[in-house]
Amino acid sequence: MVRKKRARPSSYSGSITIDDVADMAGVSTATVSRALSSPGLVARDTRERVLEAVRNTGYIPNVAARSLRAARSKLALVVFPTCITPFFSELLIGIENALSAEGYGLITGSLLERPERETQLVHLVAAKQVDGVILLNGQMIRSDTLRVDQLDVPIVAVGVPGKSDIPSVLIGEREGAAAVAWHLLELGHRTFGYVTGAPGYVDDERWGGFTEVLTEAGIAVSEIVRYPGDFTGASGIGAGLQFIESSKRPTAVFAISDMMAIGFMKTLREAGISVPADVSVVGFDGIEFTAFCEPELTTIRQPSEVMGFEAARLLIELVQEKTIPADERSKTLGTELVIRESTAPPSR
Amino acid sequence: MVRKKRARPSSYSGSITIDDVADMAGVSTATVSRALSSPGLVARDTRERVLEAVRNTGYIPNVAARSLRAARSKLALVVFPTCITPFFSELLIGIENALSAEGYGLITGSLLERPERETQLVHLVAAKQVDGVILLNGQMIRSDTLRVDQLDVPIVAVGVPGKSDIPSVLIGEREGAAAVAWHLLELGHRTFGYVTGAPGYVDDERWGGFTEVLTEAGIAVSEIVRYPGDFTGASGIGAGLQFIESSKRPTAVFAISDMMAIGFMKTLREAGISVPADVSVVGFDGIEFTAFCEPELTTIRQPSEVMGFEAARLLIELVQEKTIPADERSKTLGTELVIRESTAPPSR
DNA sequence: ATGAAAGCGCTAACAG
DNA sequence: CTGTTAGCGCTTTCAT
Repeated sequence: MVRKKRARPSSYSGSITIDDVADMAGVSTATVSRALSSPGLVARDTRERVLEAVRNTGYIPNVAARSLRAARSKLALVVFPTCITPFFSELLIGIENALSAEGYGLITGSLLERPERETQLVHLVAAKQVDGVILLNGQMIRSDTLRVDQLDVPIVAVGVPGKSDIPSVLIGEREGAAAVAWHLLELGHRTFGYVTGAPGYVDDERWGGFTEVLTEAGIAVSEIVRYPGDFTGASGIGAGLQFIESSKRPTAVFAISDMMAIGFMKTLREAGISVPADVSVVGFDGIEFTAFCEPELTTIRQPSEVMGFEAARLLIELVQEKTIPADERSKTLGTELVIRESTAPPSR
Repeated sequence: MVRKKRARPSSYSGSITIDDVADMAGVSTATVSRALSSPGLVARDTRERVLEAVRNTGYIPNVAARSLRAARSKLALVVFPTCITPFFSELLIGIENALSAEGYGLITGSLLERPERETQLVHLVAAKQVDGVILLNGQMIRSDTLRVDQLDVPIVAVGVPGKSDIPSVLIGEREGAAAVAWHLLELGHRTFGYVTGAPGYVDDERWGGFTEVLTEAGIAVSEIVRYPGDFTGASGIGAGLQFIESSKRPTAVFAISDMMAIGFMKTLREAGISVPADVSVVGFDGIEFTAFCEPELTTIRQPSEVMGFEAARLLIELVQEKTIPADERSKTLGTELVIRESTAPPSR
């Protein structure tokens, strides 16, 4: 089959290749390629002729060919946890902002409680379909034979503290949780509850920061009532139920996610227990809805969009120059205690 | 440079190609390719030998090469609206479920209020980087020279009713809004408010279904108080402010998104106006928060995850066999009126 | 049922 | 500064 020599600007349909542009501009394909990728290497007027031809033909480089040849796809994979809360949507916005500014695309993947998804996602990486990975979930993804952190692709984790040496964007988890403890202590609380997250590093850190301050204030850790949770609103409701059924009721409860705090408050409200009059509640994350619920939730705000943005920036640096000084391979951002209506001095 | 002839299973690092597998299995690359893509064309034992070699080498096909050759990427683009509400996260889950089940990956893109993003996204399509597009935003994306709906790539729109002939997954917008009207009428309401969405088809349809029923019930459309909104919680607060400041206060208000309804209720609550005692409020979408706010919101639930799933299924069919009977190119799903605490008979 | 060979569209040496 | 050339890794006729 003979390829047409002149492109038809009227249609975008794929058949316009670099050859067409080269023909029209009267240069070689190499020059076209250079004019597009490394403008500095091409003479001014040649470049303009090429650009003109690009415009006339409606040429758009074929990404597959470029990826194959250049061995990079300009695509990043973002792995979500099973449960996608609004917090992650906000992260995503920051990520996309940074990525798209540098011409990178964004493949998303979540595990969706289907184990084979893990393998699929790792294969995406192994197949060189993506240049880098942003991990939003604590549970490291792995599959039978492949582990994502063993692939030679840059990885950035977000909000997963711990001893891992993966470049990360973190927040001051301990400091945030400590601020909650101080705030509650200042209000005069002496008995505390804590709604846990699904087991993992975040929970450890927040628990650590929370208890450390309380311990210093003379509160016995064993006296803190722990309600099991998994970050979801539903688990917050469960925690609320436990609170109600138990005779041991702390006057202040710290739920380490906003959704849990909101579910918790809802259960208490229905049981006729007033927040903050009877019990103070604090969340963690700072999602939009905390300003809309009743009462408005006191919480620790994470700079979610910034976190996403920084993570993507870090990844791009990693992709481009594989050598980042060890001390710059992680960033820790601060959090902010947002005091609203759900906390008050204890009534007794 | 000489390519290594034997692959090293101990590393995933890219260099294992189809040649390595062919060598190890003692067959040609063509056979390996067939054994993997069209198993039927290869003799049983040959195939097994190939599979064995694949396992031993840890071979993973290079997607770029495959895309280039096969002229398809097994990637779909999902375009989000500027404002990502939890409703869209739910859609995304359904989409990813359907896509990943068929081995398709998922590129996401949103406009992010930056006009040049439009061009970027359209280029993604034009560059053949994706096999299909799912449009979650009403505002058709277009750029100076390219329009996404003119590219020869299958497109599916979700929740964008109207005369467009783009294959779509829709919900019964009119019926849903009509159900709201019936519900309110049945409760005895005779004065109504309506919080609009950003201008577009959804608003037209919902307004149409809502007013049609009210008109039949003898309510003059001109008597319905319209509060401008844009789907966000913030705009719901604005609507609430307008409600409060006006002397003309309907006893029932229909906000066409849950976030607006929630913001609206919050404003009233702060002004000491009780929902539903003083005014009934109904939302639309059925996001998770509606069950957590105070009072729990009466709303129209859209089957978001199913919508996403169906949209992706439709897209896959479109991608695979480009001929779908016209009457199967769109699906309309039903909605459900969820009656909760925010609606009650008017007090007067 | 299998192999040989020809590219898909692009980039990067290497010359000139 | 620009052109020639040689593939990137895979699929797919066309033979056998």
